[in-house]
Order: sequence, then C-alpha cells, then structure tokens
Amino acid sequence: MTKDTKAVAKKTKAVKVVKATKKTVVKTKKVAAKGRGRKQVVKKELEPIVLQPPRGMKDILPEDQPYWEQVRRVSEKSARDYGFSRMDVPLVEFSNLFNRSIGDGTDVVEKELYSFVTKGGDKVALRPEMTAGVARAYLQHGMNILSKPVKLFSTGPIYRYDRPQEGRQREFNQINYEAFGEQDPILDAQMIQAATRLVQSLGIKAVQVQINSIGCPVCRKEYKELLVSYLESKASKLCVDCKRRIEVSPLRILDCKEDKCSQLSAAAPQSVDHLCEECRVHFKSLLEYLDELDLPYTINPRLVRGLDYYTKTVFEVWSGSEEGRKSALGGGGRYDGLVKLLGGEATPAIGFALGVERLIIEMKRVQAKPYKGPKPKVFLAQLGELAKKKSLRLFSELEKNGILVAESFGRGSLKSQLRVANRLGVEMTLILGQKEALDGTVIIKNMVSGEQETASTAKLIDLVKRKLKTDNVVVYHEEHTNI
RNA sequence: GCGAUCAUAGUUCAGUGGUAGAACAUUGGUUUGUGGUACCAAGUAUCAGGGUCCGAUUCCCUGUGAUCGCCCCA
Repeated sequence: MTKDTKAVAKKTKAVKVVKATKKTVVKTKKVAAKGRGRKQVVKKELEPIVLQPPRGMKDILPEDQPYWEQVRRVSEKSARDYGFSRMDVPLVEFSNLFNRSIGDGTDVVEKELYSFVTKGGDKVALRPEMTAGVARAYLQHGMNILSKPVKLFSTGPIYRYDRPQEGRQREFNQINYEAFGEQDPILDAQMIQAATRLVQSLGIKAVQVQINSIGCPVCRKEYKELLVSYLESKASKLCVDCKRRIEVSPLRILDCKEDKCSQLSAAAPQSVDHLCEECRVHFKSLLEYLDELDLPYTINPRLVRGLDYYTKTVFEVWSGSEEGRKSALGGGGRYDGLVKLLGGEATPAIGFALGVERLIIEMKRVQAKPYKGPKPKVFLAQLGELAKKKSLRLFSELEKNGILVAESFGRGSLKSQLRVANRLGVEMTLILGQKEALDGTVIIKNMVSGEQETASTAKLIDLVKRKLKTDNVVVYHEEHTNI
C-alpha cells in the first residue's frame, strides 16, 4: 500500500450487522450446491439490521460533545451580543417553499432535496437550509410589525442529499443568523463581523472573508447578458460542463476550477463593474465600513453562491490564511427580494450560516479548546450489603447539596472502586463500609495525601463542602493530570 | 450524479488459500476493607451477498460504507 491509500484506509469503516438478529432470522443449511457442501442462505424472513445509519449521517459521540458544547455556548453568546433572538422552525416544510425561494434550477433544490409525500398527501421536504423557513415564519407571525431590523438566530440539522466527503454530510448542522427589514449596508458589515467574530471566538483565528456583489435583479440581468455574450465568443475554449452552463447558469462558470475556464473567467466582465448606481453605492459603503472595522477581506469577483434569492452582497468565511487546506466554514448574503417573493411586503434582509461540523473539524485542526464541564471531585465507595443500601441515599444527599459525586455502585471490591476513583482524578473518596454503616459514620480519604479521617454522617455534608473549598489548590502526581 | 482508492477486535495496526496476532483501551485478579507502577488472566474482529476452489478472511464479481477528486456547498 502506498502512503496515500493507507491514509485513506485508516479512516475506513466497515458495515456491521447485528449477528444475533441475523442468526435468529436467517436459516442456513448445507445444500448440495453443485455437489459441494457450501453453506447457503436459504431464507430471509427479515432484513438484518445494519449497524450503521444511512449514508451521510453521523453519530455525535460523547467524546466529541465538548466541541459541540463549545460551539453552542459561543454561538448563543454571540447571538445575544449582537441582538439576535432565538427562533426555531420545523425541519420539514412544504417543498414549494424551497422551490420558490432557493430556486428550481439550483443544485440544492434540483438534486439534493430530501422530499417526500406524507400520508396525508402533502408534498414536503427536509430543510436544505434555514433561511426559507425563517422567512416563512417571519411572515406567518406578522413579525414585520416589530422594530427593525428583526434579528433571528437559529441552529439545528440541515439535510442535503449529496455525496459525502470530509466536512460534507447529508445531515449536518448550521448556525444561522437572519436580519429582516434593514437595507443599510452597515448591517452587511455587521453581519460579516458577527460571522468572523463567532468563528474566531471558537479559537479559529486564521479566517478570511471573501465578498462580492452580484447586484439586484435589474443590473444582474444586464450583467448576465454581457457575460453570456463574452462566453459565447470564447465557448470553444471552455470545458464541457461550462459549455452547457452558458445557457443554464452562466454565473457558475466563474466558479469552475478547470484551468482553461478560470483563465477565461479571469478576463471576463465582472459583476462588480456592472452594478447599477444603487448597488454600486451599497457595495462601496460596505467596503468602507469593513475598512473601518479593520476586518480584512478579499473581493472575489468570482464568488457567486448557489441560491437564487441572493442579491447585492454575498460573502463566505474561509478557514486558513495562506494556501493549503481551505474550507468554507460558512457563507451568506443579502436577499432583498425573498420576503416579497413569498408574499410579504418588500423587505430587505441579510443572513448567513455556518456549518457546525466544519467548525469542529477546524477547531480540532488548530487545536482549539473544547468546553470542559465540571468534573466530580468526590467519589463515593461502598462495601457490603448494608453500606450499599445506604450509599444510594448518601449520594442523593450530596447531590442535593450541589456536590458532584462519582460512584461505581456496581463494583464490589473496594480496590476496584478506588481504581475508578483514581482514574477520575477526584480529590477525595468517601468510603462507606459495613462498620461505618452500623456506626453512622463515613471515612473521608484524601486522594492526594492518602490521609483518612472518620466523620459522622450528620456532619459529612458540611465537612465535605469545607474541604472542597479549602483544598482548592491540589498538586496531583503527573499520572493524575491526564485523566 | 461521475471517477478513483480502501474495508481485520472498542481504537491503531499486523498476518495467512487450511477460520487470525500485537499494542492501547475494557473487565477481573495478585490472601477476599484501600488507588496511581508492576505482574497474571479474560472477552471482543476478518463489512454483506454471490462465485472460483477439496477448502476463502485472503482470489473474482456485486452491494454497502468510508476517504479523495469532479460537482456543489456548510
């Protein structure tokens, strides 16, 4: 195996099947198949259960939860700081909400939508992004009467039927910010700032912002015509896909990574040069605000984005400073026409989304700190029948008093319980044995010094509390620190 | 949706045409009431289905999944 294939194989996971189920369900017997007694599956009454979720779906294991918790905390704080209220919308919406808003011809809708018909006959789909649902709810609940801008924060799973790769799943999570009712470009700048601040607060310092303006429907139409006529004149030099795209979505050609296409698009007319007066001024002042913020950005005339509702400002947030691995952590833009399209009054709006899984991949890559919750500092060990019975009550007394206690009630020997206590790195272990249970006492063992003392159950809680306060400074042995 | 590579214990990896080993992790123990080291022991795996073969985990095909590239995006 080469290095590369090894690296790939490393990450590979096999499909597993519940064996017990298979045994009870599948009957095998020797069959004289072609005269050779091979085992053959004769009958399957039930499908065996595959120990894996469907493609592109992933479990979030306990060991990863500290990262998720960190993302939750940072994003909720950021939402508060920037004045966004939490808003949760359903995972499922009527399909045509997405068709109309995101656009029928887009990949997200055309190829990647998880759509199905309910038992009642409704055509619905799992949300492939949040904006459409939030905009729908904004209208449904008459939130247009609220003081503008109406800032809404959402987070949750998103579904796209796409081919999985690293950082790309069919079920993934987004952090989503939307602001309705403000057209001032200062809001664009603030949204971009909020997005980068959030990413950086997670410990991902090296980020770059790419921005572009794709204009409003009016100037975009003119620009599109210009672009198409340019591309048609050079069509012979484009790749196969892009020749097709001239008709369907000429803007996407600017994204093409084929050498010949990117060379052509470098010389192609750029949308920023063909904005109408309003869009041009909007973009110009946005850039001025960003300069004022000392927020580094790159104008990327080839940044297009795949959803139809975007107007004027579009942007993406990328990880990594120089070359090397870069990935889009999130993106967004203005969608001044969406609310009207859905049947509301014309309402300028802007939003962005960050991909949680991608943020976490990046956090791990740059060794950003995950969130670590409080660890128990007390372990409760029990020995003998009577003590075991009493220990349950004692545990709950400690818990009621706000003392975080670890235990291993299922274990019998004191030795194995102390081993667990040690591994958890607790400061003290409370030992309740047969003798103590009869006397109404408990042994308090200091896990650092090994010293022990006996205390009466009545005074135990106060004693433990006092000890936890005073023994704050504890020097562990080296072996203790890594737990 | 297209192309490529890969698939062995919980994890990281060995290995073989005659049903598999290690390390780490887990659990138990080293005179049954005292932890970190050491020692001993145990359990757990060839992704699924079919084919070739006396015999397949190993070779072939298909499926599934993962990874990478295209596409797209978060």
